[in-house]
Amino acid sequence: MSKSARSTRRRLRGGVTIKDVARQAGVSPMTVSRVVNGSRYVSDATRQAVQRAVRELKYSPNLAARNLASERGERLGLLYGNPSSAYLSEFLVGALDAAARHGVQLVLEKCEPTPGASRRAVRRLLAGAVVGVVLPPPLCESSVVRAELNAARLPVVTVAAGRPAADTMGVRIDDYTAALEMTRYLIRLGHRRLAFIKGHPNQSASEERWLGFTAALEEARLAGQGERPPLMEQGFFSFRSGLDAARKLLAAEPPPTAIFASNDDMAAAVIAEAHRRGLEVPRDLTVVGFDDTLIASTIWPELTTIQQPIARMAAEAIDLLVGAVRRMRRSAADPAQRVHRLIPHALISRQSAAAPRERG
Amino acid sequence: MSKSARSTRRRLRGGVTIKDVARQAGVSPMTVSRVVNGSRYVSDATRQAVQRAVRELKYSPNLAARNLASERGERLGLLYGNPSSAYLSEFLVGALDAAARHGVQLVLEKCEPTPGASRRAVRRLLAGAVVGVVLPPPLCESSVVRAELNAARLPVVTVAAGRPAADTMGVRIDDYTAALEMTRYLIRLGHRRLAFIKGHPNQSASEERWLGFTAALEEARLAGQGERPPLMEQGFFSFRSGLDAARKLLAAEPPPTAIFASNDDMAAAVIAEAHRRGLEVPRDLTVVGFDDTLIASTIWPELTTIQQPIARMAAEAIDLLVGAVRRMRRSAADPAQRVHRLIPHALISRQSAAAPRERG
DNA sequence: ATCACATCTGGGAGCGTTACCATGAACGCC
DNA sequence: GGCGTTCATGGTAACGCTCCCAGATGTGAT
Repeated sequence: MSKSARSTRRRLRGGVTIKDVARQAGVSPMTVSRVVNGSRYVSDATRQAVQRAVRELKYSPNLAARNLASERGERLGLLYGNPSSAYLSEFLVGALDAAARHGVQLVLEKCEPTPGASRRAVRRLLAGAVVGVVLPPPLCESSVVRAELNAARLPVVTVAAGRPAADTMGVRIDDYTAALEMTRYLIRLGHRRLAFIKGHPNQSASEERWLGFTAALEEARLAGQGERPPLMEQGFFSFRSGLDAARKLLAAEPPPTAIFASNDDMAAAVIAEAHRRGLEVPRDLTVVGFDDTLIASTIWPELTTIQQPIARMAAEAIDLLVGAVRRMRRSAADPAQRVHRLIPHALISRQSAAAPRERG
Repeated sequence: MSKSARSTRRRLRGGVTIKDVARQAGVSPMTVSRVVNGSRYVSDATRQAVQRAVRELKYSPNLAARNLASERGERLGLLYGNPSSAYLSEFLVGALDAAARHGVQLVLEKCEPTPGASRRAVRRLLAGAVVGVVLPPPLCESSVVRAELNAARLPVVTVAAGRPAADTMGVRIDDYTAALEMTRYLIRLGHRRLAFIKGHPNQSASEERWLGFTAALEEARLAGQGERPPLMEQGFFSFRSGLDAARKLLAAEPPPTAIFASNDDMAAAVIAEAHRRGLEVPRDLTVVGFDDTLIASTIWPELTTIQQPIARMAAEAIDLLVGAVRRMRRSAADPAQRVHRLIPHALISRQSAAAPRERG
């Protein structure tokens, strides 16, 4: 009686188990496991028999059981700040993909940029029993968050911080070089009077981009000729701040023929302001951005910009984190493994940049 | 020897198990499980003792074990189409949150809008052993995808389809009423000459919004007065199509004092085009959108628009799906449970709408 | 007192997989 | 020809939790 009740319970599951496959293929469950997990130490004949059985029965391994047995399936935290960041969507796609590959769970936590909120968000993650945390921008720069996480001895990966932090792992692009290349590109187009809109001052990527810009100017002997500094305005990565900066820059005499904004939102704002003043882009003004977020290809003309492979960076971050977690389990090592990965960027040429009409 | 090796393996896990808590609290593991899972049938005294032990040991249940034992932890698929949709980010946040709550895994699959690609994407999901699928727009309207999923007898939830489909569950807002309310709002502001930009013709939400718009006009006796149809242009939800539509609408004589675009991207395009013509928004032209996506609050002036609680809708979709999956396991029922949920929308008033300067 | 019933707790099996041996066969190598 | 080595496979015991029962106790109706 009790026996049959048990078997009823089992049969409720639609699932084909590893044992069913083993029986069908005439081998032991262990061998099936080896085949499924791609171990060597299985003869070709056996492997093929198992694979056929898998196909015939449409077997697919039970994730929970696998995680339990192999002590995987941990939770990783993703602490995100500014939800209006167009980063998030692509970031999540990459992160989820990598998480699924490793069989780990991803736990999101939103966090306002105040110290109190940061602390609380980290506590919530800890309560959620995460074993590692990914920090996309702008939280990757928050010393409060980082301190809190270090105190909990959790491995942390920052993404897209302009400069590597010593106490975390990191994935980023070379902001300096990217800005340098973009500026060179503008100069090669023939622009001589270039302007720059800086990004938010407390993100280190902003400074890197600015340095890349000035380096290219100096290289071309377009700056530092004694008299005046290059045309520059401080922005804060928001559309609104881009609008303000554009107004000032376009009022300069003579106005720049090209404006390099530190991100796409500000570049879009420059285009909006230019249109408002009756300027055609790129005929009368070249505008370029940085990041290649959604808005870059939404607006018209589409933005020439620097592409960060955000999804890939997110995936790499998860990879790094999983590696660190497994390593720590084996050897109780320090969470701060100074691993940093530099991901290649790309200059995406669209319609917002062209040669100036008259040499400026 | 073998014994100590085993215990070594166990101790590698940092984890506190349910047994540790049980010992500490002086009860059985079963009772701890009940407390943790919020069962009644636990006395208050016991409950508190257990809770204290949980806190002291920082116990957190092992997800994999829990999923295995309770036959949860299934994979749900999320098939997304247009990755440039600003929907995705918010959608994923809501979906992930709900997925974590139910302890299910979320598997993403991207899919181009061609029949072949759709078919392949569905196959990939099936190969990934998902037991249910969420379809955000625009895939929720794809008959190919729906047919393929129905053939696999998978429960499906569509999100934000304008009209409920008979063969799936659905979560949506009332597009018709939302458009009606927005139009009434414009009329109440004093606008008499209104124009509309339709959305993509093969999404049923587009038609619903258009119907809501015309209904409000008729209600106010601003349309159907015999002579001419209301000012309208066909758009395709893209910025570019909004630009084209705006050009035509603003060339009308007399031009409209308010333009209602079927989504935010097109509304943003209308603003861009208006600025280009030297029109101030909202002084010279009122522009409103629909969806309240990222761009609505990015641009300047910020858009008055209809807010869809996307994250909440995604979460509801996951809830529905999990419910259906569990139900099917118990009774092998039909996957097409005609459950449809209507989520409340909201009119978000920002800076892009105002009373017209002169009564139009 | 007896019985039905709800409340509370524990024992033991089982979820599906992989880790850790053990075993046997084949293959050199001195 | 014995002896290590690598390869190929299987048996068994976990992994940590929840489900299904079975008691145990209390409560009110008969």
